[in-house]
Amino acid sequence: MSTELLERLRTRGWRMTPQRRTIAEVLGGNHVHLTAEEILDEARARLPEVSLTTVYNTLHELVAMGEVRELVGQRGSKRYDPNVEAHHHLRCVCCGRILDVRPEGAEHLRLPESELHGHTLVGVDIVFEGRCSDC
Amino acid sequence: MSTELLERLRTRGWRMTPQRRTIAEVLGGNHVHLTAEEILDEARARLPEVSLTTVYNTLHELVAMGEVRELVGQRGSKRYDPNVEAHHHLRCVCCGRILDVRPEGAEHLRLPESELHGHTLVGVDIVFEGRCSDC
DNA sequence: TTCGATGCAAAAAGTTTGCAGCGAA
DNA sequence: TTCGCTGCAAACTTTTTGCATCGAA
Repeated sequence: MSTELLERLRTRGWRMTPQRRTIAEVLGGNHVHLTAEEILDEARARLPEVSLTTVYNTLHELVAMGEVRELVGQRGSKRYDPNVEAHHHLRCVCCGRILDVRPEGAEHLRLPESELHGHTLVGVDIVFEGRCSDC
Repeated sequence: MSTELLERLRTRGWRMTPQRRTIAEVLGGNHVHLTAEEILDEARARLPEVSLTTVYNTLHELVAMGEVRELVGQRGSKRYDPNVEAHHHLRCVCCGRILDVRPEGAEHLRLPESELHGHTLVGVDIVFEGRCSDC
């Protein structure tokens, strides 16, 4: 089991406010893929004085820190996934629904130095594309 | 080299119109990740009577057919990538820019039957997450 | 001839921005 | 005390929808 999101953020010296803590708690306690709007709802249930702006600000920071993944959701909206380690995704090319999956052979995957183009690697997300039984 | 996009579409019995053919040609002739707007521009340069609506309609169909990949772009916009030969992506978690990369070990990757959840596999997109030198 | 594709205009959805005030460190 | 976080409202970008018409098969 990985360390709690909130704990990792404290360790990193991330500036803490009631809003940011609440948002991190919502993310950390959820293994589903939430939209910004859903995160706002959840967060407000615990702390009414949270705004959508702050949710977006916070998400952008967490994504840039590599603590949260940004996924293409069903429609235009993005979904956010805190469970960064050891799981990947299966997405229906038709309806866009996303499931978590655990592929085999992922440990052999690597990106050669020559393919890095000056980037610092933060993680990997393997996205299987399929068609669900409803589509 | 894989078969041309347009050719594959004909084989599949995809209904052909001047607009759809042009859009497919733009996609097929481009190994970059285009936004809907960019596709519209390119298509209009060849055939003025193409609308954004048709670009979206067509893209949605091609994605649902598994012929084109849908990627999260820099901002809210999505980018479209003709599903050519095995290549994958490296995305900056900070600015969202996407590069094509060729990872090693991808051939060992598989999704066990038990993880399919009734889906029919269409493809895989391996998305490496990193931070580019500008960020 | 028929049913699906097309384009327009309008609306919706989702995200970003500017700015003044507030509060964590 | 300071610098960064916050929230509101407005702007903006991107995508979707309704509907009448058109044309590929």
